[in-house]
Order: sequence, then structure tokens, then C-alpha cells
Amino acid sequence: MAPPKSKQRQILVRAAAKLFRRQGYSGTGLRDILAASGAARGSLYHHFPGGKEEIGAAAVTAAGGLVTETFAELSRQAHDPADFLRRYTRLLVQWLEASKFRDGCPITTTLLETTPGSPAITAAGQAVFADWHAVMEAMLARHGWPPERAAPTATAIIAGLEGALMLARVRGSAQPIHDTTDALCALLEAGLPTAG
Amino acid sequence: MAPPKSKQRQILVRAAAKLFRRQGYSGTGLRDILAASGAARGSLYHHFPGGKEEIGAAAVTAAGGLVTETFAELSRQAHDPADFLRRYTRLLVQWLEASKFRDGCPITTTLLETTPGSPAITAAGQAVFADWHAVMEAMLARHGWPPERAAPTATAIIAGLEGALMLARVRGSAQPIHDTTDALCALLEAGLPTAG
DNA sequence: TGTTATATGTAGACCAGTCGTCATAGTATC
DNA sequence: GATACTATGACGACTGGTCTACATATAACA
Repeated sequence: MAPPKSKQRQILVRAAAKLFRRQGYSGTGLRDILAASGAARGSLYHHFPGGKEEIGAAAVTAAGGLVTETFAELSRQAHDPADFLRRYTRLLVQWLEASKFRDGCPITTTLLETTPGSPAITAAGQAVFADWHAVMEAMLARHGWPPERAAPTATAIIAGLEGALMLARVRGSAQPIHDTTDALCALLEAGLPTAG
Repeated sequence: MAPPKSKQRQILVRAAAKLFRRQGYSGTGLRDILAASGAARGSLYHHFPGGKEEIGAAAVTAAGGLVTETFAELSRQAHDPADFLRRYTRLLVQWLEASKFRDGCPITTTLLETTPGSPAITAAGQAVFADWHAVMEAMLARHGWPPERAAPTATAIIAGLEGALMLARVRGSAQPIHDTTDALCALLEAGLPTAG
């Protein structure tokens, strides 16, 4: 990753990630990815000798990385954990509504389909979740949470967000996200170890 | 559903549900379902004239119904909401470990792949989630939660469970479930409106 | 029992689509 | 001009879901 990688490669990964998020991994054919990216079949196999599985892992890594960056940015802006969560879910709801609830989590669907069948994709997903968790944990620590409580709380936040996103997509409504965010914020505010 | 439906039909639905849960909807071919159930090709189209989509919806309904029954049973046994949650996640972890983290939520994967592309499957999923929510909400109400707080809390519980289940599967560990359960229990115990 | 009528199970044809491979052609960079 | 890197799209072996035609099982009734 030292060199900025081929432009064509980036186009392919982005197209793949977009499609995987909407239709899932198995539901998306190489044909779709090729059509969406304007690339040729052999070109894909040049950049991804491992075929579909390799581009799947790359898509998970890339899409997950964007979310990691968003988390990091918001974690810098937020005044406290609950504020962080509210800022993020505000964005989330915007994205969801803009796509009419078609774009869900960019990695969950793919991971549920391919874990543990594809070790490469599973590993990519584990790495992404670890990154997310690290950002959250660091944010909680920065706001005074003791380490032994920051780690499990970070996991619970990610779980709640993922579950809420899924429910929102199926229900076609942002309500599950609001409800879950409220609950998580109550938890974060109640659990604030040192007030203010 | 007045008659107990054909036995073969039930075998088909069960096999389909099992496969969808592990490999997803698109990742499971009719071929797999037929092989797993021992049925013949045309037999499937006799019981499910709507083809794969119809058996997908039936699998979601059937698998979701089993979970609803489990929720209802546990909700009868539990002393309070936190106790309910702990009882359920104990079962959940047992199932997960027994399948070596291959069997996740029986409906989430299918729904993420097919929402909103398949209205029939989406509707089946919405109905299942509504059932789960109703059971949870009733349980909270029975333990003194006011209605306006029971509904969003029930949603947050389901979201947390679903997200934790997904993380557990990807990580190959029950830890996310324990962490999320602890957080949710803290919320339920803190939020208990009338103590005892 | 024999004869229907209906419900269910079986077998295979069908074609569009799947992923992966290959020999070839194009384009940088030195 | 030589050498790498990149792009191309046709090809093949196979699987996808769907449908039609036939065989069997079950039930009803004379």
C-alpha cells in the first residue's frame, strides 16, 4: 500500500464494495462489478489474481477503512462518548435515507455470507472490527473510562449500531437507530466514571 | 396452515433454513437444498410454486418462529428483564459453540441480502421482527416498564443481540455476546422503574 | 374391488448465467 | 527499441433457477 495502487484497481474495489453492500457477496456477479466499473474481465484478474474472493476481501478492507476514518474524525470532534454516538448516528441516518434504506453496513452482509467459509474475507472483517473497536476504546479512555470497562463497552456500541442498522434496513425506517442510540447514550451517560 | 402441511414441505423448509443461515440466500443453490433434504427438483416446485423466493420467505418465517417461541418461553420463566436476557444469551452461546460459530442468526443473513429486492422475504422478516419485539415489549411491560419506554428498549435489545451475534460469528468467539449482554443488563437494571 | 380424481413425488431438458483461464494487444518507462 | 506492466474479450466447464411431462400415492365413491 506504499504506492497509491493502480487507479483501475481502486475503481474496481469501489464498485465491488458498493454492490456487495446492496446485494451481498454471492448475489453480486463479477459481471455486475465489471459493468459497474467499466473494466474488462481479464483486468480484474490482473489486479486480483485470487479472483472474487480477493476482491471481496479488498472491498471489506476499503469500505471498513472509510468507516474507521469517520469514527476517528468524529471521535476528535465529540465532547463525550454520547455526543460521539449521536454525531455518528446522525450521519448514518442521512446516508440510509439518501439511499432509501438500500445501503446498509458495507461489510456485514458480505461477512455473514462468507464467514468462516472464506478465511481471507473473514480475516479482513476481523481486522476492520478490531480497528473500529480500537478507535472507540481509545475515545472512551480519553473521556475517563477505565480500560477494563472501555473494551466491553466499545464492543456493545458496535454491536448495537450494527444490529440497529440491520433492523432499520429491513423495516425501511430509521426508528431502530434512534431507539438504539437513545439506549446506548443512556448507558454512556450513566456510566460516565468522572462527571464533567 | 390449518392442516399440518406436508411432511416433505417441512423437510424442505428446514433444510433451506439451515443452509441459508450458514451460507446465505444467494450462496445456497436449490441444488444444495435438494441434496440436503433428499427431495427431487420438481417436488420443490410443487410445494413452492414461487420458487426460491417462496422457500426463502418460508424459511425466514419458520426459523423466526422458533426464536419467537424461545423468547416467549424464557419470558415466562424469567424473574426480570435482565434475567430474561441472561437466560437467552446462555442458550445463544451454547448454540454458537455447538456449531463452532457457523450458525448465526437464522434470518439476518437472508434479509440483508434480499432487502428490499424481494418484497416477499422482506415482509416475512418484518413480521418476525415484529413478533420478537412484541414479546420483548410485553415482558418489559409485565415488569413495570411504562409503554413509551418499553417499545424503544425492546428494539435496542434486539439490535444489540443481532449485532453481538454477528460479531461473535466473525470473531469466532462468544466474547462480543457477553460484553453486549452485560451492557444491556446494566441498562435494564438501571432503568427498572419500580425496584423489586 | 374397480374407477376415477386429486395430491404429491420424480426425472430431466433448458438456457442464461457463474467464475476462472488464456493468448493477444496495448501502453508506459527506461 | 526493449522490457515491463496493464488491458482485452472470447472461451470452456460448470451451476443457476425454472419449467414441462410423467409416475406414483392417497382418497372418494360406486
